[in-house]
This record gives sequence, structure tokens and C-alpha cells, in this order.
Amino acid sequence: MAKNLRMKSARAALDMSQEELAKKVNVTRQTVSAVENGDYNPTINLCIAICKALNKTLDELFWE
Amino acid sequence: MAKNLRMKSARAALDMSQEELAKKVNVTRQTVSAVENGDYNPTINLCIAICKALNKTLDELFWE
DNA sequence: ACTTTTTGTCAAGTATATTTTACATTTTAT
DNA sequence: ATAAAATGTAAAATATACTTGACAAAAAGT
Repeated sequence: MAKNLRMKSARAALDMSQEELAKKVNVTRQTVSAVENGDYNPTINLCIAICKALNKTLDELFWE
Repeated sequence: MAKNLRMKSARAALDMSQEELAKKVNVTRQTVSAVENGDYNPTINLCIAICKALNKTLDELFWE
């Protein structure tokens, strides 16, 4: 899978580390890293939680 | 989880059965049924495939 | 230069998404 | 009314999302 640069960028715009985001969405830092690097296929609930934490919508971060 | 009535409605609008949709997105009919009934938490790739099959976006079918 | 924070990654384990098989119920068509 | 198609659901098996613990490397701060 491809890297999610939109997510990485949205997180950077809020000056938030992977660990901070991970804590906010109740997953591990490794999971956040894997999602950003396209290493796997997250569940929709995790995607929604990430969007809310980054003030974005699904289309903005995960639609093609 | 709550039922996904927007998805059910979008599928009905195309006069498509759960089985037809399932075939298009390469999952079983039971999985489509479970997603519509909110019985679990699908992966983002499945959600994207469903959106494409129903000519909708993630925000239209899965965002709150 | 050094320290601290952040990130990438890996291996082994656990939780859960998805499949398979199967049967009952509801809806639609004749 | 009856048959056929569509849907709900459940138990057991498999695939994979996610965790835990750990180490190395890159980036940022002093």
C-alpha cells in the first residue's frame, strides 16, 4: 500500500507526535506509524478516530 | 454499533442485492450484511471498495 | 558533541475481521 | 397460495489488525 502523506501532514500541522496521536485514538504508536506508512489496512473506526483527532474528514484523509 | 442505513439506501437505489455487492467487492454476502447491520467494524479498504461500487464517497456512507 | 525525543521496524502474541457452511425468516414475483 | 430470491444469523475456522517489548536510527534541542 501507499504511504498516507495527507495524514502525516495533518498531524504535523497540529505539531502532534505519533505517540500523542496514538494516545488520543487508543492505539499504539506502532499502529499509527504503520497506518501512515501504508503497512496495513486499518479499520474504519480507527480511521474515524484519527480524522476526529486531526480535525479532518474521511474523504480528506482516506479517500483517493 | 448502529445500522448503516445510508449504505443500505445507496444499494437499494442501484437495485443491487447484498450478494451482487458482495461479489463486486470480493467479500461474502454475510460480510455485507454485517456491515449494513453494524455488526462490526470493516477495514478501510472494504469501505472504499463499497463506496466505489455504490458511486459514493467515504464521507457519504461512513462519516458521521 | 551530547541528550532527548521521535520515528522505523521486527518478532511473537492476542483480538477481531472475514470465511465457510448451514438453516430460518422475510420479501418479491408468479 | 406457492415458489423463488433476498436477508438475518450462528458456530467454527482462518486471515489479519493491533499489541507488547525491544532495539536502532534519524531529528530536534541544548
